[in-house]
Amino acid sequence: METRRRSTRTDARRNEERLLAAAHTMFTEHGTGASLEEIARRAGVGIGTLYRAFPNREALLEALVHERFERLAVEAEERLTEPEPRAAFAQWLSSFAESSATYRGLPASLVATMRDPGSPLYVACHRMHDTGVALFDRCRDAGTFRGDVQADDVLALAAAVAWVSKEVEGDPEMPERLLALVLDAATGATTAATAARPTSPA
Amino acid sequence: METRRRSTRTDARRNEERLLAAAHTMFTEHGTGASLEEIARRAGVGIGTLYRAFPNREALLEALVHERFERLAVEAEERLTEPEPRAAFAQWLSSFAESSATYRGLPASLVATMRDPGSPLYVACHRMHDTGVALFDRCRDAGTFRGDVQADDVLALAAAVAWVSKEVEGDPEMPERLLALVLDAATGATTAATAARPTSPA
DNA sequence: TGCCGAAACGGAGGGAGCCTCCGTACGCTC
DNA sequence: GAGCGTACGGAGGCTCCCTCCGTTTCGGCA
Repeated sequence: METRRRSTRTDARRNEERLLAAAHTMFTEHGTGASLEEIARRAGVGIGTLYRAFPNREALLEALVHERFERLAVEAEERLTEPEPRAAFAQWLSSFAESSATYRGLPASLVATMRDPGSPLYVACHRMHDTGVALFDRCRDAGTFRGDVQADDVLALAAAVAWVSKEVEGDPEMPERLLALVLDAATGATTAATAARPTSPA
Repeated sequence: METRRRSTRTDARRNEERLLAAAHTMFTEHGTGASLEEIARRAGVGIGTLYRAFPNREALLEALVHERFERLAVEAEERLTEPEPRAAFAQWLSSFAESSATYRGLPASLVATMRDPGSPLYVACHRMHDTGVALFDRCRDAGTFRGDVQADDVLALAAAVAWVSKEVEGDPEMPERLLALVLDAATGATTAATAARPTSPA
């Protein structure tokens, strides 16, 4: 195992870290459309430096979320062996929605990524997608889900939930509630939540 | 009834129409973020003219969709007397989602509008929202819907469906399918569609 | 330690978009 | 057909995107 080609200069590495930190802050505050010049400014770095490290906005975003989506794929694979298919899928879907809502604007990027093989996140996203679908199919095979619901539709709804939650803001429980609704729709039966408020008390 | 103050010059009116037409085309092609300068160019009008007629992008958008959302409120009110509460709500929700998806980017504007009393669409949106909720409550009172589902959650999901459909594009039936799923979730029971593909044939 | 080449830096600058301001043109009314 | 006032249009100031290239700095080697 040679450690040759370790040519990355220390200042370069330091700047990259600063850029990532600044980008995370800015994306969190202003969404994925935040000003890249402002990010460079906050990182105490010239704009040219930002563009050498990350050739475009997408690359920067990718550097920030790549690992997270890799983990999501791994999580899905692990959950494939859990005893309760529905719970396994439900929990994974919740992770998926949460990750998708990391930044305002991220759900849209993810949708675009799925259709663009040139995107740096393309592979990770598809791996995650495929394992998510496997998790879903397991539920359907077990008879937990309706037979007429498509996995992609449920994933699309989860992404949509991530979007609307981020867009509305100010209701931290909204994602859970909406996701529960989506899952109930896929199941074709109401779950625990239903008992809470009966249709009419009298 | 005096027709005084009809001072609007004919060239002004003509330009306004051209601007609206150009804006509709551009918003349709590029979403609500389309270049206003390009819109002025296509309308054969100076940028200053655009800004006098519509002080900002939101005003332009509002001029294009206002009537549509007014009609949505009226539609909801009319449907309040229909015999089948669920069908009435379902059909209205479908109209709502369709209108929300007029342009890419519109769902986000609508969500923002609901929170901004200064927005020109604020009143129309809230009227539409309130009548939509009334339509929903009628279903719940009739026992057609689960008691624990909030009207706002269902409306949020419909907006989310409009968003994801517009974002994904290339699947014209997606909105219907997702909306049907959302409605099933609210109902707490599967509908007609369920029979199509049984869980497992053997 | 000091030298030197490669690697990295940073910002000027061109292009596009947003929006304002104001000198000019033109439609309307009399 | 003259004059008033409405409406026009685009220059210009600002921000942002992204590229290009002269300058600086790191770090391996003597």
